[in-house]
Amino acid sequence: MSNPTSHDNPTFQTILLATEELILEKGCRNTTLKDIIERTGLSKGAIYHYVASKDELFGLILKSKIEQENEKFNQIVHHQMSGAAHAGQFGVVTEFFHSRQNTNDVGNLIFIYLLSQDDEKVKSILNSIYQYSKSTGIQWIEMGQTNGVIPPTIDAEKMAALFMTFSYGLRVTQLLSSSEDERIASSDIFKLLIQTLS
Amino acid sequence: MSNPTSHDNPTFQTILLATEELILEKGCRNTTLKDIIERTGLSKGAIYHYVASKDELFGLILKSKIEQENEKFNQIVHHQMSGAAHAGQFGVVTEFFHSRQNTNDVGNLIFIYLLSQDDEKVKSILNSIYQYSKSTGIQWIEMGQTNGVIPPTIDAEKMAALFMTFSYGLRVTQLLSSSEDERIASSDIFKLLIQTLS
DNA sequence: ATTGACAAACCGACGGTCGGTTTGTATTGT
DNA sequence: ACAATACAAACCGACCGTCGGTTTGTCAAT
Repeated sequence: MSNPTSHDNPTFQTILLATEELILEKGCRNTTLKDIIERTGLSKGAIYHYVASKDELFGLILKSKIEQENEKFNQIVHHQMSGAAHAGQFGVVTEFFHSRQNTNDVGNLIFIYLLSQDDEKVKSILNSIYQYSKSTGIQWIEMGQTNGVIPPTIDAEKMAALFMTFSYGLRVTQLLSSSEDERIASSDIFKLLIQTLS
Repeated sequence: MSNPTSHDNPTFQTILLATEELILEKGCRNTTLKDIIERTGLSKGAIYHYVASKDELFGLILKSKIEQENEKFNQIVHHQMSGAAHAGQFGVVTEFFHSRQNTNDVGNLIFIYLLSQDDEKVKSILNSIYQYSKSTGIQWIEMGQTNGVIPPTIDAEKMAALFMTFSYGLRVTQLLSSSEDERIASSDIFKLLIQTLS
């Protein structure tokens, strides 16, 4: 189907980078193959040599963005969990969502783009990402419970699902809010959630 | 631009109904003008006589769906607020989200479709819907505060924004979860949110 | 004669396909 | 040691069907 070469192929990286740039400049829907061809200097055939479809290309970028987020999160987790002082109850979770909020816009754009595909295959990919993120969330909630940071009465799975749902909601509201003020406001909202949970 | 006739024009209603059906059957992205033409038996010119663009057509359906939701919600509010017994703290809000969750799938599909447009005009419409829903939410939270159902210490605006964000997140997760079980699970998650808030 | 309500032909742009060409890289014969 | 051969990977660009949208035409009602 695709992936004929290794993923760190320089030409392929050029395509990915150009597409990511274009998405940030023009948005998902307005980024066409012609744009990508012009920016990379490659041909249509070259692009379809590395990728089976435009959707797959966008999907690959989403995947890498999600992985970047998770990596960033893991760093925060390990830093906070090993640290002596805690920012308060749910401090780790707070940091995670804060970092997620300030994440690159590409993630949000492609997230919504893929959601609109109405394609079972794409949705299953998104669903697996959701499941993975949730299972990771469960792990740190349980970690927090063993450390005494989070009350043991809380159902870790449900709480993780709650945070995931809220995280997705934040993605949407951030995409809707254009001004910087509104983004700050959405940050406040999350703080309120943390406060009421603490 | 559009709306040359009254909105209850039978031909126009036929177009709206057929489009809504198709969206439910095939999803937003796979519903083309050709499909709508074939189902209605009309021509392309006829559709563009009533509507300026495909996006406007989809947007009109979204708008009516949102209005249906709000109407349904208002009924619940007035029923609960006037009733003697309350289902508990935030009972009204709980009911609202429950009703919203069981809402027709068309709303979710078009919601995501419009989000993916990267169009400022479309986004401003969605944003105005968000603002309206939030302001309505503020009203019932304040109502609940005067009635003593909701603690007066809560910032009504932030709390309303929190619920809106969560509501949008639910839309996304429901769209991602295909099985019935997962939908029920997302309902549980909301109950957890209510519990922790109470 | 003008206008509203449609039909039908038409347009450019899009994503995707396909046959063909170039480039790189082993493998072989001498 | 060095061509010659073989073959696959990388790449090109003309071509296709379909899409959303536009323009022109028709015809009954006013």
